[in-house]
Amino acid sequence: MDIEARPPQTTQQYVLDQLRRAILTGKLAPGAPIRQDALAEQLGVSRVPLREALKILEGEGQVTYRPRRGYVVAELALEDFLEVYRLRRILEEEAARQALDKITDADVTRLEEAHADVVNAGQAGDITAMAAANRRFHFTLIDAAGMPRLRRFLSILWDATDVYRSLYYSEETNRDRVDHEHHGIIEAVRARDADELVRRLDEHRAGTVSTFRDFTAKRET
Amino acid sequence: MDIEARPPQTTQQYVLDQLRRAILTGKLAPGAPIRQDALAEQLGVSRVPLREALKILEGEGQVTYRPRRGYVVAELALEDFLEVYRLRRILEEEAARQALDKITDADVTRLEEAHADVVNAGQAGDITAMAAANRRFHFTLIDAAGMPRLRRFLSILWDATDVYRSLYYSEETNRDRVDHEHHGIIEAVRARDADELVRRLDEHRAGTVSTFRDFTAKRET
DNA sequence: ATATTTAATTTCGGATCCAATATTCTCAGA
DNA sequence: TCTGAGAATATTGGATCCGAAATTAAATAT
Repeated sequence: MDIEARPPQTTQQYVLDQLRRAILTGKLAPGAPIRQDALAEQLGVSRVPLREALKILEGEGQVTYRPRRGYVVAELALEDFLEVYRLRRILEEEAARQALDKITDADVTRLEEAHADVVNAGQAGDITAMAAANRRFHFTLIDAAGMPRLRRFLSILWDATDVYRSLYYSEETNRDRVDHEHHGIIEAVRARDADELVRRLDEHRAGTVSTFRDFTAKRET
Repeated sequence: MDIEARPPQTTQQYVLDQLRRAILTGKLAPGAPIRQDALAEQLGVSRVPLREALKILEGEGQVTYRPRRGYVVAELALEDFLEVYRLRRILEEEAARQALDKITDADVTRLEEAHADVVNAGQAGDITAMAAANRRFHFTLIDAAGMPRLRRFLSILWDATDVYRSLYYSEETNRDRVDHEHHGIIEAVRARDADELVRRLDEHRAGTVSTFRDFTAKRET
């Protein structure tokens, strides 16, 4: 687990963390305008660090910005969701292939540990912890590729759909499925079988898309 | 040519433009720390819009940031350069394939116009204008794909190596080569031949890498 | 009642100021 | 001459304040 021992070094980092959390939990809903004054006061900071944090989120596409109009929490249409997953498919394939060339036994151990955390959190019903562990799992592989820009792009893509992944995990049948699929991924990594790994990753991603369709369909009504 | 009729809507945009230009022209050299006070005064603005512009550049990887230490213009090692081109290869293939499905005759016309601008600027020896027109050429194709995140990623990757592309164009033989290769690209687009287009684009990219190697080798000494 | 103009209010963008941290410089001691 | 402690300086991060633009509300005319 990540331990947040002391408050972040700078206020902007603190604000950034809080904003991410607020977006993830829906406290800042998609489409909602961000009132800097109110939000800054609520966080107990001035608007300066808030605005710098928002600039970061803008760069990641988490919020949209129009000069003199301010920031709005980004909305994700089905089209956008599909783009994110299409790009993930392409970039994660590259990451997986590069990673297999370089991956160490220590990395594989970390992969297994992260997976164990996913399962434990899942059984405890702690969706947030499960999402965090799941991310560690996948980014252990991505990090092994040793491509910082690729890593950053994937990080942005993951962030964009964080909300819906949590939704996906909230169903128990999906949690079982994740468990099973992670096993397959670990096996493919152990065997250093790139094609198999890519296939497993594709299969693993497929589940989430239908959850998004259901969710937005429900939202429409 | 882009006409900068009136100053940008906001000061941060003005500052952002200036910073990009300064990095591109080497007035802000890689590895050089950015002194906010001095730079802000030089631009005739306060530090607030400067800092917001720097946050954007940080997100794009153009500058690096360490809390309480400030911003430094990013340096590009050979390894980084190769990563950028590897990612461009992957993402531009996707963009090209998607674009061919959707591209209109008007897009093709714009492609030809952009190419004409490249040639004209090249003959006039205006490297900056040539680089701008070249970018318009390639992003006409990328835009046709209609994938905003893909577009943004590619924009970041292009920005990261802008300097070296200008270097590449400064040699006349390279300019001729670009002319010829752009023709091939336009032909492939006209024929809606995706595989051929991807092959042409790969070939087109290949040239720049050696320029980078030469440049850094010279810099080492 | 609706549309349009005008006034009031909200909100944003930027400048200035101050505190906290990093860096540089000075000087004593080994 | 080199090293380390401490002071002086430089630089960043954040708060507050103000002007400008956008939004909302009110008032007038159609």
